[in-house]
Amino acid sequence: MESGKTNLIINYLPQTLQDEEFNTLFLSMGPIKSSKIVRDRSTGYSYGFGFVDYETPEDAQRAVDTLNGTELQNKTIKVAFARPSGENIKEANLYIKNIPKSMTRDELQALFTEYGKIIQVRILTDPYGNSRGVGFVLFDKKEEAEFALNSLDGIVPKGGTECLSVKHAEDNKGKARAPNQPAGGANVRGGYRHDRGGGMRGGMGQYGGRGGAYGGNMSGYWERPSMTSYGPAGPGGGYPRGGGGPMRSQSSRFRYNPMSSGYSQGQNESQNGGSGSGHILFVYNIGVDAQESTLWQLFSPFGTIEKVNVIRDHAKNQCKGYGFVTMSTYEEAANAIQNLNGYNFTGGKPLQVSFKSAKE
DNA sequence: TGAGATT
Repeated sequence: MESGKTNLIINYLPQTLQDEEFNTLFLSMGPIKSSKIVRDRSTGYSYGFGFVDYETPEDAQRAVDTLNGTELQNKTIKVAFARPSGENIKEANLYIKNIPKSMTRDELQALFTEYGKIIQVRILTDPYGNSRGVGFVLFDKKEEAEFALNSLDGIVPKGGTECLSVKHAEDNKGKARAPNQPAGGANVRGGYRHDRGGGMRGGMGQYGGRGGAYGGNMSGYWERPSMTSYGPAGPGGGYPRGGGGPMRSQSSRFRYNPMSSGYSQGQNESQNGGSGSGHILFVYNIGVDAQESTLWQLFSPFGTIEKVNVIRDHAKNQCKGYGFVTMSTYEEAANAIQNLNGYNFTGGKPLQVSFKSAKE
């Protein structure tokens, strides 16, 4: 697969993150060929990482630039280009024991670095943040890991009294299961997860271009024809109208009982923005530098985001200070209002978050 | 005995 410039690996995903949320977050950067949270086949348990393959290298790069470091629930996700897959990158992970308690992650990395390209180093800690003396070193290649194992297993590191133990990390995949997530539970909600690739990947990628619906849902992959509005690099900068109103009257009416600015749940959906069943929130005082990812970071802790929309002055190439966030359910939207309205996140004016009224 | 970086 020569998708090296478009294929991303996403690490440190929250355990409960759904495929739909995952897909929607990355779709905000542009059209994607496929996205997937890697899960145990039988239990649906998320391994905490996933892949997103964009149609263009530019969108992939932008996703790395803007979504890496995004906080989702209790995690800070990592977004990076995926290495091309192959046998040589498997079994490249080492499990280290008897690491001196005083040794830092950087020192451990320094010890291993001469044996190859290191992808990741981790020292496990107790709840107080103290080293437990065990950790992992992941190399780029199997041979490099082998070299390090043969060279370092049994040595006494500086500052230590015990022999370092270096072994191949065991693969515990398949045993894992989240405590509150029985097999077939919430992870498979919505039916977006399918095992077995279907062997049709050669047929992917013909999606009719930007601005159109992408057809062709593949087994195990996400596809969402209704989502055609992207961020700045999207088709024609396709923001719905929506400017014009709220700027003029940024007075008390937005601060005043945000739960009731002309909104009644379950009714007037068409008034409230048209498409679908989402609940649209108006978000003001997000600052001129706000990005789609800014809204994602703010709102994703409170539920499933269907869409974010930052309103920009395209002449000045900056945000007009407000945007919209569509959440899946009324409860999530209401919860976001309760938690975010009045939140001072820019250091400037506090956020004003309310249900989008008919006027806006 | 140990998290979650290769579908």
